[in-house]
Amino acid sequence: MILAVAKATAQAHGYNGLSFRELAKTIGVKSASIHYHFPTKSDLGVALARRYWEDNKAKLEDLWTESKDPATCLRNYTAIFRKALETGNRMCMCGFMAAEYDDLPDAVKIEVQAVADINVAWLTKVLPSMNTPGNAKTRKRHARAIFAAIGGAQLMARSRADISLYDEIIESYHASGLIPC
Amino acid sequence: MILAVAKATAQAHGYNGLSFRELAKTIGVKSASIHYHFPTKSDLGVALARRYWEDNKAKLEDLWTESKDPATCLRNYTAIFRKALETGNRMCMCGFMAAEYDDLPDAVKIEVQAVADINVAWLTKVLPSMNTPGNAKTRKRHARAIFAAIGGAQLMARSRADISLYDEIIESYHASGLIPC
DNA sequence: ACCTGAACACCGTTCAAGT
DNA sequence: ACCTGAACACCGTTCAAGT
Repeated sequence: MILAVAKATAQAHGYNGLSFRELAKTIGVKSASIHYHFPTKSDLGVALARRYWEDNKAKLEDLWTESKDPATCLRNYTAIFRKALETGNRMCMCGFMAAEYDDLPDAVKIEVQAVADINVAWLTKVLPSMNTPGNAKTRKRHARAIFAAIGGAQLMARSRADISLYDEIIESYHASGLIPC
Repeated sequence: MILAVAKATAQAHGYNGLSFRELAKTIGVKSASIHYHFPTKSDLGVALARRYWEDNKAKLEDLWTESKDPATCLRNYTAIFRKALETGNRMCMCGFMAAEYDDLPDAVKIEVQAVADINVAWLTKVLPSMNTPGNAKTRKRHARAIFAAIGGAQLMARSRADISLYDEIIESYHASGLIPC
């Protein structure tokens, strides 16, 4: 229950926006009780980020089993980031991770980096079945570029609270060839 | 002096990472004195963001007068974002803006959005001299896509504190055609 | 096993009081 | 005109004390 409430807050307000007192109030308990389950904020952050990438990983595996057509996969993929914006203008954890980089405990950093790793690995798996030339290394580079660009699109759309901006930028990525059709 | 110290802190820790007490300590004064010059944190944030986009605008105008060759302009442009990473792993203000969106006072949001507007306008100006097809509207879309993608690259590189990651992603943008050569 | 109240050093903010 | 000390309600954290 703590993790469920904390996840929603973190995706909307970031790590610094997470407050033990606020969390406790929402659940109907005292802040000291939260500390019983998660001794420090770092512990909470680690558990949170881990659950986040576990969910994310499962979701990506679903997409892959659902359809192995690369074009469909990529469309469904960008839709995941869109969904976060739809649901209360939320963001991928990697975005906060970067913004609050200096404030994050090392243990939290590691877990949030796992999110990026999983996404890049999945994209690398999806890409080769397309007309992507080159070896495994250039494919991974391409996958990283796509992930970074989609993150940037989500970031920009969120900062304007304008989801149509996200759609437009993604279409530009397709048109320019960054995201193959 | 307050703005100079605050700018460095904000680019590294974000808006939430800005502390009146910490700021005062660095300058050698009490936190209440900072409030004399900037009554609220919102006032400080507005002044900070305004100075940021003013500097940014001047820098972009320099690039344009220096060389009107689009390829040179774009290379120099991506170098600006690289420079921030080099200098203490800092980030463009737009990144924090998005991450801390819900926490920002409206007045601050407006000033930080001006940063994005200036960058997109500049890119739109630089692009048409290339082999970019289409009308003004598609050029602006392309400019937005480039800005969002570069922001994403900066974000990802910062979250790993790995500047070579930034270089690789930018090269991928060039290779895929998102950033025309 | 789980929760609580009270304390601590932090935060932005306010304000009367100093020079 | 500029600075300060003290107060307020917030924050994460700790701990002795409760059931």
